[in-house]
Amino acid sequence: MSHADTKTRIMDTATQLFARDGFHLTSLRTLTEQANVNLAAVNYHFGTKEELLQAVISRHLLPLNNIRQQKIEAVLAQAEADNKPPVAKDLLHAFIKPTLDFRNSGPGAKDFIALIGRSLSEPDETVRIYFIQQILPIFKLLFTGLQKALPELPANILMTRLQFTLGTMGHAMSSNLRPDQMVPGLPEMLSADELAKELINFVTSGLEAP
Amino acid sequence: MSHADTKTRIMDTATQLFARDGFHLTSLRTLTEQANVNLAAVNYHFGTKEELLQAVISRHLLPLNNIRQQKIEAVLAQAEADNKPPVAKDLLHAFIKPTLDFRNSGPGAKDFIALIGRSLSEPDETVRIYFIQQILPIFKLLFTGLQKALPELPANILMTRLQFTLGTMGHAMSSNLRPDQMVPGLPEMLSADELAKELINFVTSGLEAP
DNA sequence: AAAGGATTCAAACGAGTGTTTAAACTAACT
DNA sequence: AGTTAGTTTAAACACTCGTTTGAATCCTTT
Repeated sequence: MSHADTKTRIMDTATQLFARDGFHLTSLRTLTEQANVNLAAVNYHFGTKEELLQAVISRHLLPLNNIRQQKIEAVLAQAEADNKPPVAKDLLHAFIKPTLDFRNSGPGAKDFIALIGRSLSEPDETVRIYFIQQILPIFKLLFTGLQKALPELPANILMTRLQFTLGTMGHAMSSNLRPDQMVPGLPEMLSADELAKELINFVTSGLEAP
Repeated sequence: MSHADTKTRIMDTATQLFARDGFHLTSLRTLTEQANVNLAAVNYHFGTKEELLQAVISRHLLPLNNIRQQKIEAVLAQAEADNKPPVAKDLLHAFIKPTLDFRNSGPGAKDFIALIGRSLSEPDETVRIYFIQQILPIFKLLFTGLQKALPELPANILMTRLQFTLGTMGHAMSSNLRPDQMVPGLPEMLSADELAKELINFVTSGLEAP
């Protein structure tokens, strides 16, 4: 087991356990045991447990945010070229779809997206602030874009609805590994593909509400 | 300080700290110190920390759910009397409004609603399952009511959108004590009163999306 | 005023936490 | 083959956690 293998195995296991049990409820002893590495390996390779979390988040969130930024800017550039305001649904699609696409790129990706979804509502500042700090530029870009798409909507109402949107996204992305929400007598939820379409529909309608 | 005073002071402080920091990140030493009671008082009056959590949730959630149930059943009964299907927005209003009304009934109530909002996305089963167990009957009632209101919507799509609705509510109710979401250059969110109207608007439009 | 049950208190218990240490091991390069 | 840098390992450290204990205190009832 080489250097990279150990680091990768730690990060993969950390993604899975942080998503399922949360950051603080995951002990380094449980984590390193499941990853088949020595207890001290986390501190050796990452410094502290918190730095491991930051590494886990950054590994996939940075490229994901780059894709989101490109897609949003593409929508805005196209609207500018057409001399028309951008369409809200296109902007939301550019913001949401890359996340759901990444989620379908593998089982580890699913864990990561669940972790990201949970980060928004994380009580501990350690997790939440680090996540918000990374997504803030994209959020601002999306906000100003939506202001052009919905110029008649007051800024603070748009802001509120955008917060609702984030809450909906976070809940949808993190609620996949919850067996306790499948209740007898109630229908199951949709598949991952249908979920993407429904999520975008839902928040678009919400944002454009009268 | 009598028996009831100690129990109440523990529950009030627990509500505040569980909402702000989460269940597991709140230590009994911090809690009892802030409540000005002895460390052993929690175990004496409630048995365990987990039973304290259940007492804190039940104290306000049971009456709140009773109100919700009455309001939803009133909407359904009125629709039946008029020989018309119920209106989705009325059902959502009956489900959401009591929560936001209770939130405005005092500072402790605000903490409690934040705790409830966070319960949905709690990683730990201890918190989440106990909360879901209490809200499930109301959820089922709301679901069957909405099926009558939106008969053309497939059951699993309605279920998905209802999950989105819960995610939006939980996020909106728990994001009030987050200073880190106020960002320079972005407008602040709405006041509590306006928030209620916007939340109902948002999820109604989302549920009725084409 | 005395008795007795309820409550509060300081102290300790055992288990679990993240982190550090120093020795053992591995692999590559001179 | 020997040296060196990088990595793994077992053990220990210092600390916090929820809970328990038994004595001290309070309050009500007789």
